[in-house]
Amino acid sequence: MKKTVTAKDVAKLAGVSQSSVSRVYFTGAAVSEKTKKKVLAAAAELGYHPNEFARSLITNRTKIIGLVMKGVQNPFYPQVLSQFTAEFKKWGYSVLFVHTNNEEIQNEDVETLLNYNVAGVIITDATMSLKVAKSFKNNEIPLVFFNRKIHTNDFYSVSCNNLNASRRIAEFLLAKGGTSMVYLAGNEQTSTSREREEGFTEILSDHNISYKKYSSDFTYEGGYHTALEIVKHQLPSAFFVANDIMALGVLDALRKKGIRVPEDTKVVGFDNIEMSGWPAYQLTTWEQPINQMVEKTVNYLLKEMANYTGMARTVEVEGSLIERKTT
Amino acid sequence: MKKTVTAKDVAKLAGVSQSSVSRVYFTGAAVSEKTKKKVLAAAAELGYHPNEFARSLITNRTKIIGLVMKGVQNPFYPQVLSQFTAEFKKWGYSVLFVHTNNEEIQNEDVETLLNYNVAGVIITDATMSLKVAKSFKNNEIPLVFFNRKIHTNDFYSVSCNNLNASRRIAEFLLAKGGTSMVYLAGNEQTSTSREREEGFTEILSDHNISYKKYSSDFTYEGGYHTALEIVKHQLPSAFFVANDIMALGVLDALRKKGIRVPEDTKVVGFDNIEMSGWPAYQLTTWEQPINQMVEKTVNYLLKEMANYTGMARTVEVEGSLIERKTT
DNA sequence: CCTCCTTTTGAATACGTATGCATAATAAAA
DNA sequence: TTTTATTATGCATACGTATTCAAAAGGAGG
Repeated sequence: MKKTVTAKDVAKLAGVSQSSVSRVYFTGAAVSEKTKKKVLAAAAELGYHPNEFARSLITNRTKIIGLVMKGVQNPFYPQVLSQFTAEFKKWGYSVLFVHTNNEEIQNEDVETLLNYNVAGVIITDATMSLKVAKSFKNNEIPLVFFNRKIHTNDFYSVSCNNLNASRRIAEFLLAKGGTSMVYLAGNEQTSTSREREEGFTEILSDHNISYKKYSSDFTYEGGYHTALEIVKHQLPSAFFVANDIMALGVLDALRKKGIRVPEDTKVVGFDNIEMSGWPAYQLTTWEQPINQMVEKTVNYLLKEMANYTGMARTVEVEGSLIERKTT
Repeated sequence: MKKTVTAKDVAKLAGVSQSSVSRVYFTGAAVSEKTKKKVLAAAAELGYHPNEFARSLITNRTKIIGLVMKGVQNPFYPQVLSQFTAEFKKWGYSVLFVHTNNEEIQNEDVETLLNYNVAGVIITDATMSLKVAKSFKNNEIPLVFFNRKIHTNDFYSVSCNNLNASRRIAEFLLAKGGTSMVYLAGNEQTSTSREREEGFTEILSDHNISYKKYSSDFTYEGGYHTALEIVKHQLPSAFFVANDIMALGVLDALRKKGIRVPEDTKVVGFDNIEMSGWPAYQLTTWEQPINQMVEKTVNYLLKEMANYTGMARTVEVEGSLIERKTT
């Protein structure tokens, strides 16, 4: 019943060999204009499509990028997803989307990526055990940690310069005055959250500013409820919140409590997601230059996919402070 | 340099035939416990993973679902994406993510889906020419339009009962009183927007309520700016906005103009995205039961992938009104 | 027309796996 | 033990394509 049209069928109809059909679809192969025309006509008539699986089998390489993502609720990541997809499309690569609920990618998903022999892997919003990461290295599959780092230096990672950014945020808040500050962490296991804390506290302790840390989970709900808890005890002169979506929760909590921003306290987020610019929030935040981050990631992967070296590096892009109405 | 470990390698190390190795990884095949153990041990030692491409080549079926999506900015869709991914994972299927910028899926992307011989396709937030849709039918690839319909009845589509929902919204707003209403359309080309308009106006005209339609594009920005335009001329007693993300824009525009909601006018959205429940908005809206919609889609696809019939149907789920503070 | 060089083509093979078939091993029955 | 039924295994082949190699076709120059 299933009538899969193969190159052989096209060859027969076009009166050429299967090899010639193959050459028509393989960019860079030598075919005369005449046979090309014949083949394409026959292919169109039969509705032929070269089978990517057979191709990959013989070339031993695929055109699939595995993209691992967790926090689809944070608008930052869908944006990352669509940019990667668009960028890779230009190079003929498709994206296999892997969604993980846990912070660490599951074995099941790792199996999938290896079974599909993906050409490259991007881990955005999750982590990966060292053992698993090495299994990709063994298979010479290039791997990038996007917006996360891993404990060793053996892997390529691309992220914002969180340390520098959080230092500048601290300095910015100091200049606005105030004596007590709060850092609202995301998931404390993540490098992202820890680095942002580190830069922030470094500057504060230089200036003897009282500072307290609270922990949450990078979600709106988390930001909202933690902020309610915080203001029960004290109202700091400013909040630095580990990402925007939490910061929006903080703003809503403050509003609910009748606390005015920026008069009574100030709030700074991180990411510059679209919503932080909405009139209802007008959040001061740090812009992560997604374009640059995506570009660096794609360039590295393309290079490694063409010629695997396993080169490791920690790439950081700078970004900039977006000053709005919450400071 | 690339050392791809094959079933043959494992067979040699384990002292069995390649067939036996294959049978270990093929669920349902008969292998003795003894050889299974030997094979798994050898596989672990060598780091073997069955090549999904070779598998697909011989079985003539893949475990890949093509998911086509456009509006990644609307939080409704990332949620849909992650639910589909999670659900299909349970059945061993992976998701190939296809992002399109245009309302209609591009030929390039169609080629990709056909080249990968995907087991099934879901079109969420985009459309597809009849010709292209038929080419999937020719290849016996089941296809679902999710939250969109197509002009003919030859395809399976799953969506919310927009007609009924918008009728009930109209009735709800009528009951709240008011004499003039506005429908703020999304992209007017979409069945979604048109149906929501149809049900809404049907009830209004039954009650001789003055009504005006404005058009936008399903985005926050669109909702914001269109609302500013609207209130320049008149302030309707209520807005029915074709989706939540636009409705949030409308609310922010009204707030900017100092128009109180629900006192001066009322606003109803559609989707019940997470943000519509946030304190800053508290938007009354229609909940689309994503769970049900995903479930119906997955069930249909699984059935068709096991045994293709090409059955067409238009499935609609009901959903319910979520009453919050904007009405 | 012939020679020499370049380009195009076809035949054959390989990629890594699943599967029909025949055979070997095991278990059950007698 | 022998016979029969059942299960497990290996051999060989096929899936649809890219690619090597040799042969054919085409072009340039005389």
